[in-house]
Amino acid sequence: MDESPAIAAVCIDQPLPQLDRLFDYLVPEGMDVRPGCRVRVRFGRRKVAGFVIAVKPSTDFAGKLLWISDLVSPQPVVTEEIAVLARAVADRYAGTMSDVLRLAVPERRVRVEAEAPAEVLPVAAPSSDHWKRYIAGEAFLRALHDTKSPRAVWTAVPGEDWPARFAEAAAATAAAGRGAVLVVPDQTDLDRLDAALEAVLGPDRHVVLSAQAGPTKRYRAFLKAARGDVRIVAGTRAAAFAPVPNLGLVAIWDDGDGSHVDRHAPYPHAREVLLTRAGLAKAACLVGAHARTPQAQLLVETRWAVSMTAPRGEIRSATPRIVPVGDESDLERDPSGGTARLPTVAWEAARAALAKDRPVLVQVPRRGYVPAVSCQRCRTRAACPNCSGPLRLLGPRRDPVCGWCGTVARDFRCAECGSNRVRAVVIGAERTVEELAQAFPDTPVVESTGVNRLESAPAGAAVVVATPGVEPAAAEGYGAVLLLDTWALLTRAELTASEEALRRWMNAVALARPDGTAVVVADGGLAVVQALMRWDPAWFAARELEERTELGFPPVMKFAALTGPNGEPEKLATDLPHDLGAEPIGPIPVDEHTERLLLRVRRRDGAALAATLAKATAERANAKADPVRVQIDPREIA
DNA sequence: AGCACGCCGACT
DNA sequence: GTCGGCGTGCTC
Repeated sequence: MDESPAIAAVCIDQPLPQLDRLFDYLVPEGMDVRPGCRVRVRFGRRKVAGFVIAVKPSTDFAGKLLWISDLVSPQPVVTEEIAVLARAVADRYAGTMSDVLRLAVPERRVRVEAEAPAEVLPVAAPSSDHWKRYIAGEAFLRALHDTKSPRAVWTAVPGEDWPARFAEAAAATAAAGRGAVLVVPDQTDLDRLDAALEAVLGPDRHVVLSAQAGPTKRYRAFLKAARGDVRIVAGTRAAAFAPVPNLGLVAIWDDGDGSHVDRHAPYPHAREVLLTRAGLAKAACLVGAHARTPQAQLLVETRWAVSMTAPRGEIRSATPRIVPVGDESDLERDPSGGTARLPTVAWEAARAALAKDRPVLVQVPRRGYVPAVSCQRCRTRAACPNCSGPLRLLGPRRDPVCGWCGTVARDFRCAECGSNRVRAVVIGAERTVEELAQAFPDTPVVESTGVNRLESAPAGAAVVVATPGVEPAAAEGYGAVLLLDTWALLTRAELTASEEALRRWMNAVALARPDGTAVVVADGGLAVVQALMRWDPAWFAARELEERTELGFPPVMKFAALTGPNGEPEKLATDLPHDLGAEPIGPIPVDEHTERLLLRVRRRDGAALAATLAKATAERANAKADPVRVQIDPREIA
């Protein structure tokens, strides 16, 4: 009889790049160590936590193995699929597997593990009727049900009940015995998706995975997925790693939303995690949104996925009338149209909707009262006399207040011309509410911004002033949607300014009734406004992608940002192998001691760049060199 | 990260 | 003779 103990390959919970590999340990006789479970092991002098990634009969390690110190729990929490995924995501982002697993596996809650597993409930095949509006939509659902793995970039028409469509896709997948992972940007979208899943699947067929619910509920949902008690997981970005057995479908809604980027190292984007996962697990993939990102468009153009859109006629009948209005002189407009805040066309659209007892949505880019002011006379930005921060107004006839240090600038003097008067640069949601309340005295005017987000629009005639991303849905749709101060979105310096503007506008206009009106206060000659008017985000994304390709920007070119003490990022860059062809851009100073250098390579060299940077980082850490932080797909250029 | 090993200057 | 500087390398 063979008495030799089993060997466990353990991923140590340590973020150090030079320790980003598996370490073998002996499994003590009788210890119930399974792949994916949590253990504690001696590592160097200390005892550390780790995940057992594999259990095997032998080791390649020539030295003397230590025994696993403790089995934390026999409950497997890292499935083989997730282990492979975590490794792939770490490699893609030049990060460590343990960092990725920290995102993927929620904190343990002992009592939750003791709960009895539930019975897996069957899921009936859903109706695919609503998918018929889209070219190849029904075929997509049928393919899911036939356990094939179709991949689609889906452009939803305005008013589309996308949570229901996601639920149907998940149901078609689960009815065929496979699992689905659905990722949405935020809790509000998740609540909607949760309700749609409940309606389509029936109770207890899915779980919701988000940090919002708190660690106990989160771990319970996670374990239900890991144990196969449910086949369908819906959640926010970290749910992209949900351990669903026999994965058949991954789906992401509105992949352009910045919330999909994790804020912990190595900062993976949920879309990239899911695409990687779909590739590894040979699962189907659905990238859905009203708008379309250049990254999604690239999936279409490389034929990795098909473009799933509605026919023109279907789009026309679902889309409100969209009218552009040139933004001539926003703050000095003739107020005879009702309000200085609204151009006449916008005001009339609002009035017509209210007359029909329908709500009106007004999107403004900034919250607050007057979030930025400048000198009345010379228009120089008004800066805090104390810290040079931006001054803002918190209410009518109030002194300017600094947005950074809170200093009240009671005796404001322009640094350039000495004038003591200020004028608004941007008008915030709060002041917009104030002005519209005067313009529509018999109508409730409410605000939905940031933390004070409104769950749903009031029924009947009402004006809702909202900032992008927190527009409440209206039961029957808005009679009018007004997009104000669009210049504030369009003049941002970010590479993604137009794309982001279109995404925000489309998400707002999608809340309008098909017989309603949307007014965009912007130059109708701009491509981004044209894309909105024609409801053709694919056209705009293709254009955007082409432009970025010409300029050598992402996603066709791959970027990494190196941040570290002056000189070090450059040193690291020059030490890279020349055949990688990494082109340095910069460096630019971050502060007195720190600089940031961008590296650019061809897309197909992205993996090699990440691998090389990970190796270089590990070597530097070993040599105790000053740390240089590496970030793949940095936000400032993504 | 910690912590060992290791090879050269000034101290009990 | 030896205490200790921190360079180099390893951690199953």
